Formats: sequence, structure tokens, C-alpha cells
Amino acid sequence: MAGKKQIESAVSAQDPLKQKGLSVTDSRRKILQLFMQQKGALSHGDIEKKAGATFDRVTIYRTLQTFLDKGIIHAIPSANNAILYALCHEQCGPDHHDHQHIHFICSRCKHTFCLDHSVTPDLHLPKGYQAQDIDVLVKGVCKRCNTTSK
Amino acid sequence: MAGKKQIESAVSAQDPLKQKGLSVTDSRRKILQLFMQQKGALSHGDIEKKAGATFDRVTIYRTLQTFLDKGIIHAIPSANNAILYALCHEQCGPDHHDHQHIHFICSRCKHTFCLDHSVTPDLHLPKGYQAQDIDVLVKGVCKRCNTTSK
DNA sequence: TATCAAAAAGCAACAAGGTTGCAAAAATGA
DNA sequence: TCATTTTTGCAACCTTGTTGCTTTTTGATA
Repeated sequence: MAGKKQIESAVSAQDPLKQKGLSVTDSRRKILQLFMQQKGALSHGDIEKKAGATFDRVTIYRTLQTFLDKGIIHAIPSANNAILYALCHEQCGPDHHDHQHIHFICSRCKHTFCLDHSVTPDLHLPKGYQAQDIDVLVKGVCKRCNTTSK
Repeated sequence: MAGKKQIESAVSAQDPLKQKGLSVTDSRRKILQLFMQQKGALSHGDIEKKAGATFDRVTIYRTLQTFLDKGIIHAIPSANNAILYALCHEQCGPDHHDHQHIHFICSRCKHTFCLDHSVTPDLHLPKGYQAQDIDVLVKGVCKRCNTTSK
């Protein structure tokens, strides 16, 4: 395969996959790399397009699930029927994702970003309701779109 | 059809459908009625189950889209790939939904509720980011589940 | 580096969710 | 009641996601 060398060279000695106890495979390296390059959130479909015909659809699904389980990526809720995934910046582990950041959806470029801006919304839930986890979705115009073409 | 009388009797003179300039049909009445009874959010699948084999799948999709467009219901983002819909309590119109309420997802009974609790999260977005709309998703235990079985 | 068990990838087939075009049926207004 | 417009139902299709099983690859060991 032509792209293999390229993939390998981009992986440093401190392989995040090994750190999480995962065996290192082409698909995992490639998908992890896509997330690191992107800086935004990716859907399964995005990855399928970017990875070309390199990997089977099922492999991508399973890799995403594995990354989720290991706390490498987290899922971002959306209203358009396509789950988005992004790298976890904090130290998330299996079974506990701890994110207190905002998910920002740009209505112009349609990208979704994680803003590492620890926000605790001022919650006053009605009596009886007990909060465990909070996700703040903000729709608006992102930095790039705001500066590029006003 | 056996259930038709029942549906009609539940519709008062002040038909919300007519108010929004929609023609009144069985499916629209029935689906609107389901939302009013439910008090929680419904997915397309939920409606399909509750409506039985009364309506075609496609009709339900189109009715939901129409209700969305007219500001009768709003979509709630979720992380499990099933868009939820709930009635708009405030006066929403075509092309502008204005909700400042929390969406509460109960991790026990799996229902999603709109808490009409006007919350403005303390947002400090990084420079350049411009917020238009905010959606707060809270996962936790709802009132009923908290009191019923502790 | 050759070997081997365990893990992951690929393949096929399937299920669910969602969309589109078109003909038949129902709702609205005259 | 009639004609026009809107909506429904149907069929067919596409996308997204899942499952079982076989083949390939990985990582550890000799």
C-alpha cells in the first residue's frame, strides 16, 4: 500500500494507542491522525471520505467505538442525525468522560469545534431533578468565518 | 376509521393547526395530540409506534418537517442518532425558534423533557466567536424517577 | 526471525432510518 | 357541489449502522 510509510512516519514513539493499551494497526493510526489534523469534530461519514477506500466501513465504525470506549474521543450530540466525534483533550479513561467544555457549531462553515473553555452553566433545575452531566451546544459564527468574510 | 370521532372531539375551536395556516388533516391532528399528551420529547419511531399502523412512515416524516417549519415543534439534539421533537411552548414561528430552556435527559427512564427554566449559561467564548443560539443538554435523574424508586 | 494465540480487518448480509417521485385521495374556498 | 390545491400512500431507493463469520495482522515468545 502506498500510504503506509507516510502513516508510520507521523507516529511518534509516544504512541497514544499504545498508551491506551491498544494494538497499533493501520486503520487506528490513520483515523487518529485524521482527528489530530482536523482540530474539529468528524462524523463517520467524514472519516470515510477522508480515508478514501482504504478501510472498510465496518472497520471505521468499530475503530470509533473502540476510541470512545478508551476515552480517546468523545461523541457530540447533534440535531442532524450524524453523530460527531472529537479528540478528548482532558484525561478521559474507559467509562468516564469528563468534559466541561462547549461544543460550538458554526452555522456558516458547518464545522463543530470543542472550545476548551470550562463553562459551568448557571443551573437552577426544578426540585427533584438531579444533574449528572451537562453538554452545552452553541450555534453561531466561528473565529475563522468571522474574520475571513464579514 | 374507528378512532376518528375521538380525534375530532379532542380538537377545540382554537385549532393550533389553523392558527399556523395549516390545513387540518387526520395525521396532523393525531400527531399534535400525541405531543400534547406526552409532555416529553418524541422521536419519529415513538410516533410510529404510538400511532400504530394508522399512517404511513413517510407521512409522519413530512408532518414532523412541516411542524418544524411552522414552529410548532423543535428538534432536540441527541448523541444516539435519533432526533427528538417536542412542542414549542414559547411563540416560535417559521424560521425562528427561540428557546432558552434546558433539555433534560433522564438516564433512568430514558425520557427527555423540556424544562421551562430560562437558563443563560455563563458564556465566555474566546475572541472571535459569536453565539447565536444555545442548547443545554443535561443528563441526570428526573423528578419522577427520583421520587418513585430511590 | 519464525511461530502462534489473540485481536482486528474485511466481507456479506441485514436492519433501521430517512428521502424522492408520482398517482390517488382529501381539504379548502368559491 | 365542484375545481384547485394540498396532503397522503405507495414503491423504490439511499444512507447509516449492526452482526456473524472467515481471513489477515499484531504482539509476544521462543
